[in-house]
Amino acid sequence: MLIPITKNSPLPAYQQIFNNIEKRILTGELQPEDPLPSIRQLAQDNLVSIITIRRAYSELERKDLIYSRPGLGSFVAQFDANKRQELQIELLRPLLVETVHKARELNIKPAKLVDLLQKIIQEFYAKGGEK
Amino acid sequence: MLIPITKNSPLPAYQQIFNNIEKRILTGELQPEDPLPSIRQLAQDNLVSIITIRRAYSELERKDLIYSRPGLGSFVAQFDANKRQELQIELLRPLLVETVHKARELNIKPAKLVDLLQKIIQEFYAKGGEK
DNA sequence: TATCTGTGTATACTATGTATGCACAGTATA
DNA sequence: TATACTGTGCATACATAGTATACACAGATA
Repeated sequence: MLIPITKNSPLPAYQQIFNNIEKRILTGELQPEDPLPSIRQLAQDNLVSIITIRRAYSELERKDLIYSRPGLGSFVAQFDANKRQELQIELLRPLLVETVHKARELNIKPAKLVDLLQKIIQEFYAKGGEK
Repeated sequence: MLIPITKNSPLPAYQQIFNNIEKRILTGELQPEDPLPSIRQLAQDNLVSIITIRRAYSELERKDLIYSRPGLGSFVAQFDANKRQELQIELLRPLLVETVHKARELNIKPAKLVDLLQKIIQEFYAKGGEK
Protein backbone atom coordinates (compact mmCIF):
# COMPACT_ATOMS: atom_id res chain seq x y z
CA MET A 1 0.00 0.00 0.00
CA LEU A 2 1.39 3.34 -1.05
CA ILE A 3 0.55 6.48 0.91
CA PRO A 4 1.47 9.94 -0.38
CA ILE A 5 3.58 11.58 2.32
CA THR A 6 4.49 15.22 1.89
CA LYS A 7 7.71 16.00 3.69
CA ASN A 8 7.06 19.74 3.97
CA SER A 9 3.52 19.32 5.21
CA PRO A 10 2.55 20.95 8.50
CA LEU A 11 1.10 17.54 9.36
CA PRO A 12 3.55 14.99 10.76
CA ALA A 13 4.02 11.83 8.69
CA TYR A 14 2.08 9.64 11.11
CA GLN A 15 -0.90 12.00 10.78
CA GLN A 16 -0.82 11.89 7.01
CA ILE A 17 -0.78 8.10 7.17
CA PHE A 18 -3.60 8.09 9.68
CA ASN A 19 -5.69 10.43 7.52
CA ASN A 20 -5.10 8.39 4.40
CA ILE A 21 -6.12 5.09 5.93
CA GLU A 22 -9.03 6.68 7.76
CA LYS A 23 -10.23 8.02 4.43
CA ARG A 24 -9.92 4.59 2.79
CA ILE A 25 -11.95 3.03 5.56
CA LEU A 26 -14.68 5.65 5.61
CA THR A 27 -15.13 5.57 1.84
CA GLY A 28 -15.45 1.79 1.88
CA GLU A 29 -12.29 1.28 -0.14
CA LEU A 30 -11.22 -0.75 2.85
CA GLN A 31 -13.99 -2.99 4.17
CA PRO A 32 -14.48 -4.33 7.71
CA GLU A 33 -12.17 -7.26 8.44
CA ASP A 34 -9.92 -6.36 5.52
CA PRO A 35 -6.30 -6.91 6.55
CA LEU A 36 -4.01 -3.91 6.61
CA PRO A 37 -0.40 -4.19 5.50
CA SER A 38 1.92 -5.28 8.27
CA ILE A 39 3.67 -2.48 10.11
CA ARG A 40 7.05 -3.46 8.76
CA GLN A 41 5.77 -3.79 5.21
CA LEU A 42 4.04 -0.42 5.24
CA ALA A 43 7.13 1.24 6.69
CA GLN A 44 9.26 -0.26 3.94
CA ASP A 45 6.84 0.66 1.16
CA ASN A 46 6.66 4.28 2.21
CA LEU A 47 10.24 4.83 3.30
CA VAL A 48 9.37 5.80 6.84
CA SER A 49 10.27 4.32 10.19
CA ILE A 50 8.38 1.50 11.82
CA ILE A 51 7.79 3.88 14.72
CA THR A 52 5.87 6.21 12.42
CA ILE A 53 3.58 3.45 11.18
CA ARG A 54 3.09 2.17 14.71
CA ARG A 55 2.02 5.62 15.76
CA ALA A 56 -0.51 5.83 12.93
CA TYR A 57 -1.90 2.37 13.64
CA SER A 58 -2.11 3.13 17.34
CA GLU A 59 -4.22 6.20 16.68
CA LEU A 60 -6.44 4.26 14.28
CA GLU A 61 -6.89 1.61 16.95
CA ARG A 62 -7.59 4.19 19.62
CA LYS A 63 -10.43 5.47 17.44
CA ASP A 64 -11.74 1.95 16.91
CA LEU A 65 -11.20 2.14 13.17
CA ILE A 66 -8.88 -0.86 13.19
CA TYR A 67 -7.78 -3.53 15.62
CA SER A 68 -4.47 -5.38 15.91
CA ARG A 69 -3.60 -8.88 17.00
CA PRO A 70 -0.03 -9.96 17.71
CA GLY A 71 0.97 -12.69 15.31
CA LEU A 72 -1.96 -12.01 13.02
CA GLY A 73 -1.81 -8.41 11.91
CA SER A 74 -4.10 -5.41 11.83
CA PHE A 75 -7.62 -5.35 10.44
CA VAL A 76 -10.37 -2.90 9.66
CA ALA A 77 -12.86 -2.79 12.51
CA GLN A 78 -16.43 -3.96 12.25
CA PHE A 79 -19.25 -1.42 11.72
CA ASP A 80 -22.34 -1.08 9.59
CA ALA A 81 -23.20 1.48 6.92
CA ASN A 82 -25.00 3.76 9.37
CA LYS A 83 -22.07 3.85 11.71
CA ARG A 84 -19.79 4.60 8.80
CA GLN A 85 -21.88 7.56 7.78
CA GLU A 86 -21.81 8.81 11.34
CA LEU A 87 -18.05 8.60 11.35
CA GLN A 88 -17.87 10.52 8.09
CA ILE A 89 -19.91 13.34 9.54
CA GLU A 90 -17.92 13.37 12.74
CA LEU A 91 -14.91 13.99 10.55
CA LEU A 92 -16.41 17.10 9.00
CA ARG A 93 -18.07 18.49 12.09
CA PRO A 94 -14.97 19.88 13.84
CA LEU A 95 -13.95 21.75 10.70
CA LEU A 96 -17.39 23.27 10.31
CA VAL A 97 -17.63 24.12 13.98
CA GLU A 98 -14.33 25.94 13.80
CA THR A 99 -15.49 27.77 10.70
CA VAL A 100 -18.76 28.87 12.27
CA HIS A 101 -16.95 29.87 15.43
CA LYS A 102 -14.50 32.01 13.51
CA ALA A 103 -17.24 33.54 11.39
CA ARG A 104 -19.14 34.53 14.47
CA GLU A 105 -16.07 36.06 16.04
CA LEU A 106 -15.70 38.19 12.93
CA ASN A 107 -19.37 39.17 12.93
CA ILE A 108 -19.88 37.54 9.56
CA LYS A 109 -23.54 36.79 9.01
CA PRO A 110 -24.52 33.10 8.74
CA ALA A 111 -26.14 33.68 5.35
CA LYS A 112 -22.88 35.06 4.05
CA LEU A 113 -21.04 32.05 5.38
CA VAL A 114 -23.40 29.69 3.58
CA ASP A 115 -22.94 31.72 0.41
CA LEU A 116 -19.21 31.41 0.69
CA LEU A 117 -19.45 27.66 1.19
CA GLN A 118 -21.61 27.29 -1.90
CA LYS A 119 -19.23 29.42 -3.91
CA ILE A 120 -16.32 27.22 -2.91
CA ILE A 121 -18.31 24.09 -3.69
CA GLN A 122 -18.93 25.56 -7.13
CA GLU A 123 -15.23 26.14 -7.71
CA PHE A 124 -14.41 22.67 -6.53
CA TYR A 125 -16.93 20.66 -8.45
CA ALA A 126 -17.17 22.78 -11.59
CA LYS A 127 -13.49 23.03 -12.30
CA GLY A 128 -12.66 19.56 -11.08
CA GLY A 129 -10.80 20.53 -7.94
CA GLU A 130 -7.52 18.98 -9.14
CA LYS A 131 -8.77 15.48 -8.41
CA MET B 1 -3.95 43.99 26.89
CA LEU B 2 -4.84 40.54 28.09
CA ILE B 3 -4.87 37.60 25.71
CA PRO B 4 -6.27 34.22 26.75
CA ILE B 5 -3.49 31.69 26.22
CA THR B 6 -4.32 28.04 26.64
CA LYS B 7 -1.27 26.09 27.66
CA ASN B 8 -2.57 22.73 26.45
CA SER B 9 -3.72 24.06 23.10
CA PRO B 10 -2.41 22.40 19.95
CA LEU B 11 -1.67 25.95 18.81
CA PRO B 12 1.63 27.43 20.01
CA ALA B 13 1.37 30.51 22.21
CA TYR B 14 2.59 32.88 19.50
CA GLN B 15 -0.19 31.62 17.21
CA GLN B 16 -2.85 32.17 19.83
CA ILE B 17 -1.59 35.70 20.31
CA PHE B 18 -1.49 36.26 16.57
CA ASN B 19 -5.04 34.98 16.15
CA ASN B 20 -6.36 37.09 18.98
CA ILE B 21 -4.89 40.34 17.69
CA GLU B 22 -5.81 39.49 14.12
CA LYS B 23 -9.39 39.02 15.28
CA ARG B 24 -9.39 42.36 17.10
CA ILE B 25 -8.14 44.10 13.99
CA LEU B 26 -10.55 42.45 11.59
CA THR B 27 -13.56 43.14 13.78
CA GLY B 28 -12.63 46.78 14.09
CA GLU B 29 -12.02 46.56 17.81
CA LEU B 30 -8.56 47.80 16.89
CA GLN B 31 -8.64 50.57 14.32
CA PRO B 32 -5.96 51.55 11.79
CA GLU B 33 -3.14 53.52 13.42
CA ASP B 34 -4.16 52.35 16.87
CA PRO B 35 -1.03 51.64 18.90
CA LEU B 36 -0.45 48.10 20.09
CA PRO B 37 1.04 47.38 23.50
CA SER B 38 4.81 47.36 23.50
CA ILE B 39 6.41 43.97 23.10
CA ARG B 40 7.81 44.03 26.62
CA GLN B 41 4.52 45.15 28.13
CA LEU B 42 2.48 42.50 26.34
CA ALA B 43 4.96 39.81 27.38
CA GLN B 44 4.71 40.91 31.00
CA ASP B 45 0.91 41.12 30.97
CA ASN B 46 0.50 37.63 29.59
CA LEU B 47 3.35 35.88 31.38
CA VAL B 48 5.11 34.80 28.22
CA SER B 49 8.55 35.49 26.85
CA ILE B 50 9.40 38.54 24.77
CA ILE B 51 10.43 36.11 22.06
CA THR B 52 6.91 34.80 21.86
CA ILE B 53 5.41 38.25 21.45
CA ARG B 54 8.05 39.16 18.91
CA ARG B 55 7.13 36.11 16.92
CA ALA B 56 3.46 37.04 16.96
CA TYR B 57 4.13 40.65 15.99
CA SER B 58 6.49 39.55 13.22
CA GLU B 59 3.80 37.37 11.69
CA LEU B 60 1.26 40.17 11.97
CA GLU B 61 3.70 42.50 10.26
CA ARG B 62 4.46 39.93 7.57
CA LYS B 63 0.75 39.86 6.77
CA ASP B 64 0.60 43.65 6.70
CA LEU B 65 -1.85 43.78 9.57
CA ILE B 66 0.48 45.90 11.69
CA TYR B 67 3.73 47.79 11.26
CA SER B 68 6.49 48.50 13.75
CA ARG B 69 8.86 51.42 14.18
CA PRO B 70 11.91 51.23 16.45
CA GLY B 71 11.59 53.78 19.19
CA LEU B 72 7.91 54.32 18.51
CA GLY B 73 6.11 51.05 18.83
CA SER B 74 3.76 48.91 16.77
CA PHE B 75 0.56 50.11 15.13
CA VAL B 76 -2.42 48.71 13.28
CA ALA B 77 -1.91 49.03 9.54
CA GLN B 78 -3.97 51.22 7.28
CA PHE B 79 -6.82 49.74 5.20
CA ASP B 80 -10.37 50.61 4.30
CA ALA B 81 -13.61 48.78 5.07
CA ASN B 82 -13.58 46.86 1.79
CA LYS B 83 -10.10 45.59 2.37
CA ARG B 84 -11.05 44.55 5.86
CA GLN B 85 -13.96 42.51 4.58
CA GLU B 86 -11.66 40.85 2.07
CA LEU B 87 -9.28 39.93 4.84
CA GLN B 88 -12.11 38.47 6.87
CA ILE B 89 -13.16 36.22 4.03
CA GLU B 90 -9.60 35.18 3.32
CA LEU B 91 -9.55 33.99 6.89
CA LEU B 92 -12.51 31.69 6.41
CA ARG B 93 -11.71 30.44 2.94
CA PRO B 94 -8.95 27.97 3.84
CA LEU B 95 -11.17 26.31 6.42
CA LEU B 96 -14.03 25.96 3.96
CA VAL B 97 -11.74 24.73 1.22
CA GLU B 98 -10.40 22.05 3.51
CA THR B 99 -13.92 21.10 4.48
CA VAL B 100 -15.11 20.81 0.88
CA HIS B 101 -12.00 18.89 -0.04
CA LYS B 102 -12.54 16.42 2.76
CA ALA B 103 -16.24 16.07 1.98
CA ARG B 104 -15.45 15.26 -1.61
CA GLU B 105 -12.88 12.69 -0.61
CA LEU B 106 -15.56 11.00 1.46
CA ASN B 107 -18.12 11.15 -1.36
CA ILE B 108 -20.39 13.32 0.73
CA LYS B 109 -22.82 15.20 -1.46
CA PRO B 110 -22.50 19.00 -1.53
CA ALA B 111 -26.13 19.41 -0.52
CA LYS B 112 -25.50 17.30 2.54
CA LEU B 113 -22.50 19.42 3.40
CA VAL B 114 -24.55 22.60 3.20
CA ASP B 115 -27.20 20.98 5.38
CA LEU B 116 -24.60 20.12 7.96
CA LEU B 117 -23.27 23.66 7.97
CA GLN B 118 -26.73 25.07 8.50
CA LYS B 119 -27.37 22.63 11.29
CA ILE B 120 -24.21 23.70 13.06
CA ILE B 121 -25.06 27.35 12.55
CA GLN B 122 -28.41 26.61 14.21
CA GLU B 123 -26.73 25.03 17.20
CA PHE B 124 -24.32 27.89 17.51
CA TYR B 125 -26.65 30.81 17.23
CA ALA B 126 -29.71 29.28 18.88
CA LYS B 127 -28.04 28.03 21.99
CA GLY B 128 -25.58 30.87 22.27
CA GLY B 129 -22.46 28.94 21.33
CA GLU B 130 -20.82 29.54 24.74
CA LYS B 131 -19.98 33.11 23.84
C1' DT C 1 20.32 62.36 29.95
C1' DA C 2 16.87 59.06 31.09
C1' DT C 3 13.64 55.97 29.54
C1' DC C 4 10.82 54.35 26.66
C1' DT C 5 10.53 51.79 21.85
C1' DG C 6 11.83 47.75 18.31
C1' DT C 7 15.61 44.76 16.85
C1' DG C 8 19.72 41.58 16.67
C1' DT C 9 22.01 37.89 18.67
C1' DA C 10 23.47 33.98 21.63
C1' DT C 11 22.47 30.26 24.70
C1' DA C 12 19.60 26.80 26.64
C1' DC C 13 15.75 23.92 27.85
C1' DT C 14 11.64 21.08 26.54
C1' DA C 15 8.55 18.45 23.77
C1' DT C 16 7.53 16.26 19.50
C1' DG C 17 8.43 13.65 15.51
C1' DT C 18 11.28 10.39 13.58
C1' DA C 19 14.87 6.76 12.98
C1' DT C 20 17.48 2.53 14.34
C1' DG C 21 17.94 -1.54 16.71
C1' DC C 22 17.10 -5.34 19.76
C1' DA C 23 14.14 -8.52 22.19
C1' DC C 24 9.90 -11.08 23.10
C1' DA C 25 5.54 -13.38 22.47
C1' DG C 26 1.62 -14.84 19.52
C1' DT C 27 0.31 -17.25 15.08
C1' DA C 28 0.58 -19.98 11.00
C1' DT C 29 2.69 -23.20 8.01
C1' DA C 30 5.91 -26.49 6.18
C1' DT D 1 9.27 -28.65 15.83
C1' DA D 2 11.52 -25.13 13.08
C1' DT D 3 10.88 -21.11 10.50
C1' DA D 4 9.03 -16.90 9.39
C1' DC D 5 5.78 -14.05 9.70
C1' DT D 6 2.88 -10.84 13.02
C1' DG D 7 2.34 -6.91 16.84
C1' DT D 8 4.55 -4.97 20.92
C1' DG D 9 7.93 -3.13 24.43
C1' DC D 10 11.94 -0.76 25.23
C1' DA D 11 16.27 2.05 24.77
C1' DT D 12 18.92 5.35 22.37
C1' DA D 13 19.56 9.10 19.32
C1' DC D 14 18.87 13.11 16.45
C1' DA D 15 16.44 17.26 14.35
C1' DT D 16 13.26 20.77 14.73
C1' DA D 17 10.07 23.99 16.84
C1' DG D 18 8.56 26.59 20.61
C1' DT D 19 9.86 29.04 24.44
C1' DA D 20 12.73 31.42 27.98
C1' DT D 21 16.55 34.40 29.57
C1' DA D 22 19.82 37.76 28.77
C1' DC D 23 22.64 41.33 26.81
C1' DA D 24 23.52 44.91 23.47
C1' DC D 25 22.30 48.50 20.15
C1' DA D 26 19.84 52.17 17.83
C1' DG D 27 15.71 55.19 17.21
C1' DA D 28 12.35 58.33 19.62
C1' DT D 29 10.78 61.41 23.10
C1' DA D 30 10.42 64.10 27.24
